Amino acid sequence: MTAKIESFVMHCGEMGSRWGFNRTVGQMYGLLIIHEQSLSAVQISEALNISRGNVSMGIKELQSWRLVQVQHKPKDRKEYYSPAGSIWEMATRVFEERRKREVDPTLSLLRDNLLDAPGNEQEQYAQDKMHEIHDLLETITHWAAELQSMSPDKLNTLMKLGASVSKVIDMKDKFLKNG
Amino acid sequence: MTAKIESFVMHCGEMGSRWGFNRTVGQMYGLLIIHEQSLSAVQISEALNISRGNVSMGIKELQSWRLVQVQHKPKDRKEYYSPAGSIWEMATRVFEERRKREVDPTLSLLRDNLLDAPGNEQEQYAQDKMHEIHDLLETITHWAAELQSMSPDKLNTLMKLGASVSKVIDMKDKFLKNG
DNA sequence: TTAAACTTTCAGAAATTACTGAAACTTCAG
DNA sequence: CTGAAGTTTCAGTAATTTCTGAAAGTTTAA
Repeated sequence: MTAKIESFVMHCGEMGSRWGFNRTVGQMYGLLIIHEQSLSAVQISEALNISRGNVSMGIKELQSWRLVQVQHKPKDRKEYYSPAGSIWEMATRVFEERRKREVDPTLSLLRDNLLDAPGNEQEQYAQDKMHEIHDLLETITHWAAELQSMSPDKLNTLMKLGASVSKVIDMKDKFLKNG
Repeated sequence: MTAKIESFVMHCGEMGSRWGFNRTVGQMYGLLIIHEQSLSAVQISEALNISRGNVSMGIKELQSWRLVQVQHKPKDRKEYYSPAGSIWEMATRVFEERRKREVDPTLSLLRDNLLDAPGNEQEQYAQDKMHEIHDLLETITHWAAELQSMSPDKLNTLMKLGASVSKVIDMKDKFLKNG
């Protein structure tokens, strides 16, 4: 590993826990991304100086995020790993998985709590707040899904046109009035 | 604390680490959000059964996220805490702080690495990937900023009109052609 | 000044999370 | 079958993170 590549891989490790996994899982994913060829478990464990067992667990974790692919080479019984999908797909998958882990459980709890009537004033206030949070999370979730369904090209084009979302919406208003 | 309120507070605790802080900080914030009156440090420590010192550290953490406010009551030397801003502001602050912690350091590392020329083919491939990631993160960052600058009302109205982002963009195209 | 009422800090303990390495398991060619 | 070449599991250990509580620090009223 050259210094530049190593700095990237190590950075992925440090950021790992902030992105939702742990250090070695972050390193593993970083390594798979910047390495052109797919890698075997032993190669990964040697490159990162971690145990074979840890690699196995890490791969499992990355698979649960739908971020790695397994490949087989002819005449070779080993499994080779590479990132699943494009960079854009990787981003949408991380988003989606994080939504599942960070938002969905909360939405479900809020829905449950909103079902039965508040018992007193304190609970009324609490429910009002929960309602606000619930509605906001739903809105954000929907918007995220919309953006994810667009190609990065479309997003980029739009950005480069200098069209902020607000401007587009204003245009829409204009269009609806004029047309 | 009624059962309903407690379930919310405990949930915030469980989710805390997924949202970027730890259990007690999550509980503290949950408590402040659903509690109408602002609370003193001692009240928080009693409500959550945690030490006074831990409350102090937790408040500091929440302040670093710009999520709590300090108040003073007349004839009372204690500090009283309450959530800073509306639910929408709370969401944008969490987003923004997470961006600072989760994305900005990576963007900066990528920029640094992209400055000098690749030394060999392997590094060329790595740099191409880094470039892709860099551009994507920038696009996402910009979009997030755009959405954050909108009021939740505006977002909601748009959602309820059934206008998906794609549709809006199509409208924009139409508008540009027709008008 | 003083001291009461409060807040912050931080060393060490407790709790949690991650990692290792050896054993168990799986697969497949011969 | 057998055993070689691989993968997975998991108990125990290591590392990290969080929490406590006592001591130090701050503020203010008198």
